[in-house]
Amino acid sequence: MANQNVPQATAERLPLYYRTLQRLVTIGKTRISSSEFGDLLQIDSTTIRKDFSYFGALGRKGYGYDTQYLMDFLRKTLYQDELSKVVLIGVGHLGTALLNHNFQKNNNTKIVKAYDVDPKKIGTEVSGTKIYAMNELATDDNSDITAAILTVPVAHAQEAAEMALASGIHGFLNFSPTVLSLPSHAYVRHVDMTVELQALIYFLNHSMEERNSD
Amino acid sequence: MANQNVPQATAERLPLYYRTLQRLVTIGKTRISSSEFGDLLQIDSTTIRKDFSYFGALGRKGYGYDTQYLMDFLRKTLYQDELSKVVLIGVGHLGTALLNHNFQKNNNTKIVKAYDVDPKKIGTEVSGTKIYAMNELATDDNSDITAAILTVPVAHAQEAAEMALASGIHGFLNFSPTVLSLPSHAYVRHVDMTVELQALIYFLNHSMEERNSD
DNA sequence: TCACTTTTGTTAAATAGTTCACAATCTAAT
DNA sequence: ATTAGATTGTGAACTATTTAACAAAAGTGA
Ligand SMILES: NC(=O)c1ccc[n+]([C@@H]2O[C@H](COP(=O)([O-])OP(=O)(O)OC[C@H]3O[C@@H](n4cnc5c(N)ncnc54)[C@H](O)[C@@H]3O)[C@@H](O)[C@H]2O)c1
Ligand SMILES: NC(=O)c1ccc[n+]([C@@H]2O[C@H](COP(=O)([O-])OP(=O)(O)OC[C@H]3O[C@@H](n4cnc5c(N)ncnc54)[C@H](O)[C@@H]3O)[C@@H](O)[C@H]2O)c1
Repeated sequence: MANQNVPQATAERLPLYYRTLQRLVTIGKTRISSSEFGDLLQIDSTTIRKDFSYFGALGRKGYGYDTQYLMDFLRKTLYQDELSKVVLIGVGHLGTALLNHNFQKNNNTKIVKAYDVDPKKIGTEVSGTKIYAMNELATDDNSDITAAILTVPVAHAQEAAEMALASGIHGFLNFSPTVLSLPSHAYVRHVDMTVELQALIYFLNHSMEERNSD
Repeated sequence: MANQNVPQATAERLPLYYRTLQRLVTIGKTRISSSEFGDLLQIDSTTIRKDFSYFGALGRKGYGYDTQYLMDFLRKTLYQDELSKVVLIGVGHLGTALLNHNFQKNNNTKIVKAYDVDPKKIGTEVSGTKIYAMNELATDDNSDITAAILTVPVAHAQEAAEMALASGIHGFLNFSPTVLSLPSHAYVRHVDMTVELQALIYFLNHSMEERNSD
């Protein structure tokens, strides 16, 4: 259906477009130009027009984009029409925060169950999500699960990912500070907060030095 | 000191290199070649050599890189010699997880205080970090603080960032799902988990479709 | 209806990032 | 010492992404 030649950089901006359009529709804004949208998102308006152009002509010349139409289009493109089921592995500090955070609000995604090794946690619920024993993962059939959120200690991330993969899960959102080594049919996105913090510190110190020396 | 022409993409890989070298040094590995390092990080070895080359000749031909030397070099380059003080704003689910997570472990960064508006939280401590009232932020002098971690509800992220900026903080790690609009002397990095999750779902569904149609 | 303003969609140019290919040079082993 | 092998550092080629420029089309208001 959708064009297969959508650049990676474009695809990664679609969720941001979608979320912003949801907000615009909610506040009753029915149309927006690429330049106003760009100002809002701090993205060049040409980039926005180019991004949309990969999917055909979504706007109208002299008018701009219909927010509702564009939002509906992106909802389908991002598969937000169907509910995506995900599991969470490792119900510690971060995992608990994610379970409490309801991704379902304006995001058709549900954490349907969680896994942990801690006997004190197994069998309990966090915010309505049941916690199962990690060794059940080995025998569970999770082929209806889109992705696993990995919030286990770094030393166990690789083994946890392998178990999830064996149970039929191919997508991973990895919060552990390690590179996962998985076969090519798995797809991993890595949210690495330590890297983000260090990169922030690097750029801050560098821009300061530049300002001082100029 | 360091080359000002380091590409953004290179700079963003440095923390990953640094962390991996810490691990290698810990396990007693004294040398590594760019190709072995690349296999470990799933990065092309040429990219790694190019990255290092922006800082001069850090390796030895026919030998590779000395892990200790390279780690020390990156520690200085990433300003990890000095302790970076940060504050956290919004001690909710995610903020509490971040406070409990000790970034100091192998990361010379400390969350020195937190701010919140909830009277029940103000005055208490989480994992040794004191929580102050948000209105104190207005009068505090935070010019010795490198960055603020923003974990407030999305509706308050912009105002919280502006208050932090007024108190002397120029760096932001924003976890709220909104684009912050700040003057150009501020620097923001955005960790957007909703976007990550939707992007993951998009890429998973797309690679499946491609496999089915080929 | 007409004039003129707005704004898209797109081609082309510019910039950024990655990978190739290989000479230079160091290591290691005998 | 010599040599075979390893591995860096780097121009050049390639690929990806962003930005500029503008014709074409549609909107707006007299
Ligand atoms: N907490 C944060 O704010 C934060 C920030 C950045 C990165 N991280 C990373 O996220 C991961 C989780 O951090 P955390 O602070 O929540 O840790 P945590 O120790 O609080 O929680 C880890 C949880 O995983 C469970 N666990 C341990 N081994 C397991 C296994 N083999 N299989 C399944 N579950 C297992 C534990 O029982 C525990 O509930 C870590 O890799 C950490 O580096 C966390
Ligand atoms: N929890 C998660 O796992 C998660 C995941 C993705 C994104 N986020 C984002 O992170 C942010 C925080 O999420 P959360 O789940 O921790 O929310 P939360 O509601 O648990 O916590 C928010 C905290 O901020 C405080 N607060 C409210 N207004 C404030 C203000 N003006 N100034 C200072 N503090 C204020 C509240 O008292 C509360 O302690 C949200 O923007 C959320 O969208 C959270």
